[in-house]
Amino acid sequence: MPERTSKSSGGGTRASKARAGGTAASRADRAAERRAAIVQAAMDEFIARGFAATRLDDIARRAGVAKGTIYLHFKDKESMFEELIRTAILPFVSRLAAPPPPSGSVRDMVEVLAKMFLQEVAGTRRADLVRLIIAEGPRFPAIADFYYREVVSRGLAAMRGLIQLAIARGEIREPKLVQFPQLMIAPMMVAVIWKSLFEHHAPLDAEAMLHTHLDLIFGARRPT
Amino acid sequence: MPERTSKSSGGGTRASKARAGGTAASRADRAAERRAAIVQAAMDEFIARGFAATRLDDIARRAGVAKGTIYLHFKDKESMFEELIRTAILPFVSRLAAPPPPSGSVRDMVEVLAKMFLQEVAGTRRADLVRLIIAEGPRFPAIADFYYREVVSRGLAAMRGLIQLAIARGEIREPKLVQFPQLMIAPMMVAVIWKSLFEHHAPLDAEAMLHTHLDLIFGARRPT
Amino acid sequence: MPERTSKSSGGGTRASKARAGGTAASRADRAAERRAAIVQAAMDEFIARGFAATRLDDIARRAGVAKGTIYLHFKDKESMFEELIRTAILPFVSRLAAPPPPSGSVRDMVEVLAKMFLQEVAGTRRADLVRLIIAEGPRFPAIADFYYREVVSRGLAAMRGLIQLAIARGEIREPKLVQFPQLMIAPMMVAVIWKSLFEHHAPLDAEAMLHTHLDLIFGARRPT
Amino acid sequence: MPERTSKSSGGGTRASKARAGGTAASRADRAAERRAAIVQAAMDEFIARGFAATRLDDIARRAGVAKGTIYLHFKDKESMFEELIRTAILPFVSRLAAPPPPSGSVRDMVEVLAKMFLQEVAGTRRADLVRLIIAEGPRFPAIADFYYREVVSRGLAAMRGLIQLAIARGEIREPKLVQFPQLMIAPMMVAVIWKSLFEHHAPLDAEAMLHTHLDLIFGARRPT
DNA sequence: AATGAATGAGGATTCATTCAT
DNA sequence: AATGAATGAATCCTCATTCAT
Repeated sequence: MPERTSKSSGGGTRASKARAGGTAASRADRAAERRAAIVQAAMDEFIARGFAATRLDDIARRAGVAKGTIYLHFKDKESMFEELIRTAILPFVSRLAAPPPPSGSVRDMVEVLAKMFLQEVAGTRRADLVRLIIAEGPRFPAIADFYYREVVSRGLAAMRGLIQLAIARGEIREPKLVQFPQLMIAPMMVAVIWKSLFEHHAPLDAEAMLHTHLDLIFGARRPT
Repeated sequence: MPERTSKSSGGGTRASKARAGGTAASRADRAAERRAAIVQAAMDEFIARGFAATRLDDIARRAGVAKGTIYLHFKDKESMFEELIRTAILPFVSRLAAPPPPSGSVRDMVEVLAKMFLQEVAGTRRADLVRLIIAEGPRFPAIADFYYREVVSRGLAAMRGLIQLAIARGEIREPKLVQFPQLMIAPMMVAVIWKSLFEHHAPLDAEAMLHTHLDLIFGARRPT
Repeated sequence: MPERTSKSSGGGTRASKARAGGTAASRADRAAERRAAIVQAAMDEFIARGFAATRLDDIARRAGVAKGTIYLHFKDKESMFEELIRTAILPFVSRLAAPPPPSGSVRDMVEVLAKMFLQEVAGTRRADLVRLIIAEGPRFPAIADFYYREVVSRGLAAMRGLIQLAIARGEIREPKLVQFPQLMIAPMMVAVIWKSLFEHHAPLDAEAMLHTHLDLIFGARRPT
Repeated sequence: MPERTSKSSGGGTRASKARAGGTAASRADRAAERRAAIVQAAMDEFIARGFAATRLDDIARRAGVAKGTIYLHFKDKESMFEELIRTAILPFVSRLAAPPPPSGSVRDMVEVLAKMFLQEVAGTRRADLVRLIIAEGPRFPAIADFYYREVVSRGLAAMRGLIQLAIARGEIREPKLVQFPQLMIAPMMVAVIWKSLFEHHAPLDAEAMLHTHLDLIFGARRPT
């Protein structure tokens, strides 16, 4: 949360000079709160309207700050957007970097991961974040690059590792799958997009779909 | 083809009177050409910048017409956008309605369809059209609705039919697949998005991925 | 009706050359009809919206001609407006120039005139014409000038003549009235404006008001 | 007085907090000044050109503010116009509501009122305001309504009261005048319109006309 | 640090006028 | 003579950004 990015460096120092003791740090704290509120509001607005159609006015109002305040934290609309997306993506990066869940079968490991993804992304505001990245990617190469580097490539690499393991263990028979870890993830992408666009046309049981998908890859479970 | 939609009414009638022979129809023809130029230019700009960031000025310049001319063909930016998307989607609708290719195995039929899709969508400007729909869908429910109704639901229905046939013939073993025709299509979606966003990071051999995917579903071909 | 003003001079000549005999003059006739239609339509629109807010498109549509046709008859919007107003005012000019109704008492003469005015102006579209002149006068000095010269000054002169006659005959006692013929006309102006603006708030019996007004000037009639 | 109407909300609150002493209120004051400048400039432009032909650009330039500033005070051109007219009319409303001048004869009372009106309206910019209302009334029913309700109906009611009093006192003999208080006011209307349109054709001595008019109604003064 | 009034470039839309047919 | 598609200047309005307080 702290990663103060754009401007706003020495502020705290000066504040501490001015006050000396007591309710110290409250200035900096309040600034951090404000920043968080802006980030939150901006994310909501960007998701709801896209980059170009989002008005800083609306962000400010939603965040409960004045328009000018935004410029104390971000250089301009564009860099706010880029920074925002990055900030929102980061939690996932750390999740991906986390130690793999030491489950029994690879299928179980994949299933746990995928369910977590579905629960925490599909059907939540984060699904729209993915949509936002897809939507604005071409106009914000920096974001597409970041997303590819930090999320996609890592995610696929991790998935490829699991596939290799599964093949080694005999859980997966199709060896070519190693070259296309995207196949493992494809249904999740579809689920995310579906929830964003078509859920009210026809609800999708993403988890059931996931199971079917895993059955295709790992072979159907034998109901002992 | 000109499906004159918004404004610009009469003209045609009178023009047809005027014709009768020779290089006739030139008036109406040129109008149709201009319209086509606008449509083309608008599609390019919308794909490149999204709805909100696209300037009618740029569309006009690119189409080689004056700004006002656009308004002879479209009511406003918004309806131009919606109409454009619809127009661009229509060819697919007719394709989907076309008689299914009477191939031997279902797998072959699916493979032919999928390759056609990859060739004509993934890697072409049409991939960006799909991206555009994903991007602007929530802000243009009419478009999302249209797309769902005309393309998604029909495509899935067709796919479901093929799956049922394949199951009946024993080509597919997993019966639950009938409930999730999306699984059949998921890799294509991923390919389309990938080409739009990440192709220059890491090229994707969509056809090879497709084969692998089909092997998972239909079982790997036995190299006799 | 013929007073072809702006352009369109030799048209008839050329037409007669082209045809020779038969349904001759039909071209010119049709042109005259069109012109009349345009004049009529333009007057309606100008009255309804004022000069600036009136669109030539609407005039053309209402007149049933193409927009370009208007320019065959008028140089531009402005001169069309000026010419129109003039044309519409002319009938009044001739009326004012007409021999005064040879009635018995001056009061009767004034009353006849005033009633005619009320019937033919107040409560009709012509009332709005007066309003239009009041409204656009300052921006079209040519029109204000014309109106003053042709209608106001003449009307006041005529009225002054009647007042003098009435004073000479002893029908009117107040000699200063000669200097303010406007006083004779004032209630009519008020009636015209009232009908245009406030009639639906509170209907005004203009004729009864007129009688009261004349009673003030000529003395109440003795109901013998 | 600033009756902040359309947009521009909060600000004031915070400003008052900030003040406390000295050259305080400067922020809010300057805003009020700007608003006044805009109102003044807008009134001038609207009077000079009418609603449709007035450009916000010109208003801004004349007021010495940027175009956007106008929109901090008014929602759009139309509501600016309506609000402006209302604001300009209000002083009259309060005047009309003021206690009637307790003069001797009713004639004197009417004369005082009428002279005041002539001095403060006819011949001033306010005459053009009346003209503007006549001109734009039909296109701005809200304005016509307001004007009728606040000015016309009240003014006529007041006049009717005076007429009744005069009749009771025997100053006026014509009893029907009670039904047409408009007759009392008609010359003033004519004077106002005359000043706007024809003053440079033929100057009008409105006061002398008024006297003549009052002589007609109250009977000529006997030059003792 | 925070505010929000002010700015003015920018963009959608309209409409008088032209001109090839 | 008549048409109406095409033009593009003109105009309203928005909104990112600045800056005095």
